[in-house]
Amino acid sequence: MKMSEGVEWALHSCVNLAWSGPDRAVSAARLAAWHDLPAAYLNKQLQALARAGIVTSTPGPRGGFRLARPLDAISLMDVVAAVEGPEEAFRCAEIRQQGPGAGAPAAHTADCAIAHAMTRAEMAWRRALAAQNLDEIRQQAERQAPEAPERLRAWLAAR
Amino acid sequence: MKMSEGVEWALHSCVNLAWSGPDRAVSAARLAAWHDLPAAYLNKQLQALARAGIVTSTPGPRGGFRLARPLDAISLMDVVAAVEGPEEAFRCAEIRQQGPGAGAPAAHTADCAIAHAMTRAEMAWRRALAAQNLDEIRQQAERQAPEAPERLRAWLAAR
DNA sequence: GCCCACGTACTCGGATAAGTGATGTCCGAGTGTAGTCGG
DNA sequence: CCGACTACACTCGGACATCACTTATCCGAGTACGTGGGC
Repeated sequence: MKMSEGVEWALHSCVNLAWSGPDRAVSAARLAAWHDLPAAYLNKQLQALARAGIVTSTPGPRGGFRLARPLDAISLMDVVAAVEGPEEAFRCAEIRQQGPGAGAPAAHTADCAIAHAMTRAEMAWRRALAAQNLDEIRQQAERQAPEAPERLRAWLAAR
Repeated sequence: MKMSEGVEWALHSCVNLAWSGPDRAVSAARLAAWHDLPAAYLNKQLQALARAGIVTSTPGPRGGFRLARPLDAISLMDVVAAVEGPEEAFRCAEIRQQGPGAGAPAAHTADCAIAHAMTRAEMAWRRALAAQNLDEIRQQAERQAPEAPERLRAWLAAR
């Protein structure tokens, strides 16, 4: 079980967009170059964020992406769901209904105990993701590297 | 992000092994046939459980697998870790250290804020998995289908 | 009748192929800008 | 000099390859049982 790298890219990009400021849109190519990522593929992830309403996109020159709402209104869960899709990691295939082990049909109206337990754990994960918003991430990143926002703005302005 | 189907198979197999009783070993082929699964591939998952010390394997005729310890001493986390591997789903690639965005090396001694947040959520998931043991699963399954254990034992005895 | 050696059938275990989704790349539609031409 | 038109460059957006990992399969090493022969 491996989470897509696009999640990490998308999260960093959101913070970078916040540092860039709401006035100017930043193109996928700029965001990708900042961390030396494949631009076209990062664009794919940003499109997913746009579909989820996390960022807005504007075409044409001076276009690009910008945040659709403040960082503190974007949770980790929002970004993960946008990039990874809304499906659960564990998908019950109902194998208990297959083969000689398939019991009476009445027993299958109730949820599979295993699926229920796995879903419960996954909900804990989702709640933990939803409880953290990107502004907290930004604040911690700025404590570690206070000069980062200004460096990004200067780099963007220089091109 | 998708969890391997082997997890579901392994969990069902553990409960089935418990129902079969500790006296007799059950071969991978029998366990697979019970739910109409590919035998050789289920065998692979059972080998992973054996490496993790969850089940023991005995070769030769009348051989097979049996539980290495009681169900209430096996957590969901044990099985998931055995089948999926111990790695986290989110793996920080440290993209902040790449490209023009790479800050001063000193900033990299601290954990990436994003990785830290993602790990925190994943720990909640792992704790929720570790808090549930397979005996609880078995009890719930027996409430839904009380005849299931006896049906399995009869089916195993008939061959 | 009892014991031992042998062959057989069955098991796990790991090495070896397909299928599917993530990863990466490319080109087209659309848009804002700047330059240019005409009034 | 001012305004409108035109061409261009830059952007997103989705369609098209490539790769890794999951899924699936196969065969070999090892073991217990049953059988046959010898004592």
